Amino acid sequence: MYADVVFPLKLPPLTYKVPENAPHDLKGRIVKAPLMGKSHYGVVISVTNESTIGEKKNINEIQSIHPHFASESTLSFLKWLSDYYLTSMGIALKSSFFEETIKAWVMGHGSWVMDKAKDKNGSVSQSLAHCPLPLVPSDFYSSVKEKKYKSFLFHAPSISHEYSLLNEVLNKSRSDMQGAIILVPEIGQIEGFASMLENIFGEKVCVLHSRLTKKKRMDAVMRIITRQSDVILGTRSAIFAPLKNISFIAVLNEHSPSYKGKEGLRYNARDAAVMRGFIEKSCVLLSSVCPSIESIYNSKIGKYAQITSSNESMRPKIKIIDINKYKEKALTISKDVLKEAKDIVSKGERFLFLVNRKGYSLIRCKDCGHIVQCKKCEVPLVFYKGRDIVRCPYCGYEEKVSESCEECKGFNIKPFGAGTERVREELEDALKTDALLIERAKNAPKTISELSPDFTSFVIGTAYATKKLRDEKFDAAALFNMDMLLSMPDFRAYERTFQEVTQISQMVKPDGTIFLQSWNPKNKVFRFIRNYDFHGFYEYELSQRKMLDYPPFSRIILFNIFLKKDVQKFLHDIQKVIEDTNTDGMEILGPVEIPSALKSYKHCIQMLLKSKDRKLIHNRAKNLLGKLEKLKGIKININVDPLKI
DNA sequence: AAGGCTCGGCGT
DNA sequence: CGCCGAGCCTTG
Repeated sequence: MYADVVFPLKLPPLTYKVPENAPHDLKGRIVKAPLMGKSHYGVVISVTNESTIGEKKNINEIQSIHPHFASESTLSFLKWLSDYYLTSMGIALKSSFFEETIKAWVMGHGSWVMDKAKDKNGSVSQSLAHCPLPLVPSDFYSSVKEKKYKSFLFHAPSISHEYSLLNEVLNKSRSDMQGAIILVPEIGQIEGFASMLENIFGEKVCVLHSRLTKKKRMDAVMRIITRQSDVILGTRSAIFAPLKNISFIAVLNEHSPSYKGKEGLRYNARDAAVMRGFIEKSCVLLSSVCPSIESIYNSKIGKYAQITSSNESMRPKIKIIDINKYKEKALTISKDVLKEAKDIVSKGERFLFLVNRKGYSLIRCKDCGHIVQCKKCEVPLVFYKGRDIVRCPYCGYEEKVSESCEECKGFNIKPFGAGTERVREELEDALKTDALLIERAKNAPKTISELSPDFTSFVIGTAYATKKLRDEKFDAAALFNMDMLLSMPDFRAYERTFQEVTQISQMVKPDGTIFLQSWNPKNKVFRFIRNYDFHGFYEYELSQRKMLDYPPFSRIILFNIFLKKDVQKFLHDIQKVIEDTNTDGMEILGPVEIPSALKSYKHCIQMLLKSKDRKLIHNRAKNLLGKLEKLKGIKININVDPLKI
């Protein structure tokens, strides 16, 4: 008898001899087996009578056999992850808290320690406005109770609705619930949900995210394995919680780009949640105030059932400000916004200014239009007025502001565009009052009142501020540099913009106002945004995606190939590999050289595969990857379903 | 992951 | 010409 064993390494499954006295149910068990002279822990994924690699080789024997790690469904999930994200099962196992499990087990000297009561960190119970809840279809509860797979998409009118619906369905199906995973995109959102879950499930709740210390993570894994905890609340990695028997999975804020893994296994936790739910036969709830185009599409084609809300909640008014009419004035903040700002101060209310750039501004030559850039990173340098320097937001390179334009040698170089500092300067000049700048800092306080004890009307920040101040309510908000958002070289730029404005509308009181400043106010997207016309936007966006053959009408896999030298030679080699590979039914864009994001590799070659057929593109990509991996001196990074191109 | 091995840079 | 270290290759 032979067993295929997966180790938490970038390795394919390896075959070992099964010892005579081995138990019958070897599949899914933890085993210790020799590898490169040392013994390593791994998981048995299959048992066969005959070796697939022939008798000639000396096949090592499994050294010791331990408890089960993976059920049949865990193994299917690992297999799906490695197939779908084009990586080894070992890497999928590594992401699945396998090493924590082993450590917990070794530390318990061969058993899992039933440990002490969980440390309680006095959770704040969230005061919540009562929301009229949508009708939850009856098959939702039967899906939980009878363990039948079904996915639901809830397009929530507000964050409170999203929160209340989860609270409602958990309360109603608590007695039928066997195990649950609740995902939120950001670590900062965990706290608020922890109190709700603890109210319902008490000690059974356990938190799991990447910033837990090693020990705390191990404790959490131990609690999950021993089933002291079976309600797991966490960020994207929590979808891999080693929990057996799951009857419910929730993905809150399902549209969030944070669900996409950035390194190692580049999974999308929302998609993985749906697949895990399918494999484990559980109920999956996706919810968002602004769902992704893909998820809405999936609900329209019947893949997900819709939960619709009849009551539209009141939302702040959105005003699009055409800043072309203020051309002659060099101010960033328009007259309309300033007027409102004055009003807000006089009423003792609060105004949020969101600027998607730190520092003061960029530097541009008024004569030739040249923008000062970082030589290495090819991104604009940011001007910090106080220190009179420009700084690269990417690599940190700094230099004094030069007197003349490096392109045309003219002397007409001026600050261009707006950063947080410039907005603050203009505000303080115009209204003679202080403005509070929210900046990233260690141990930064969570609320405005903690941040500044004296009341300030004006709060200025970047996207970071929207995360930090998620639960604050403002009377007005203004967004600058809207055009930058809209002109991102990414097919999801409009979708992102719509989502961002929707998200920010949640931070403004329903009778408040949101100002969007744009050079291009006629952009079609603004018409939809202004009226919160999600449906209209969806139809428009879908028609664009269809025309250009983008997701959800096609599948995309991005190859990034990193190398140190000989770019031309590699471009040639890669081209040759492509020519020798079957590419029928698939479109290949590139290969082209792009700036490298890695320190130790100077160059990066990018290639994009696109196809209507999911199976086909995966097979072709796997094939291509196999051939490319034979080339030397390179590092390949594969991104299946990339969010940004 | 980690030990063995190859290759290339550099110093004598 | 030889030594040393970085990075590649292999693992059942």
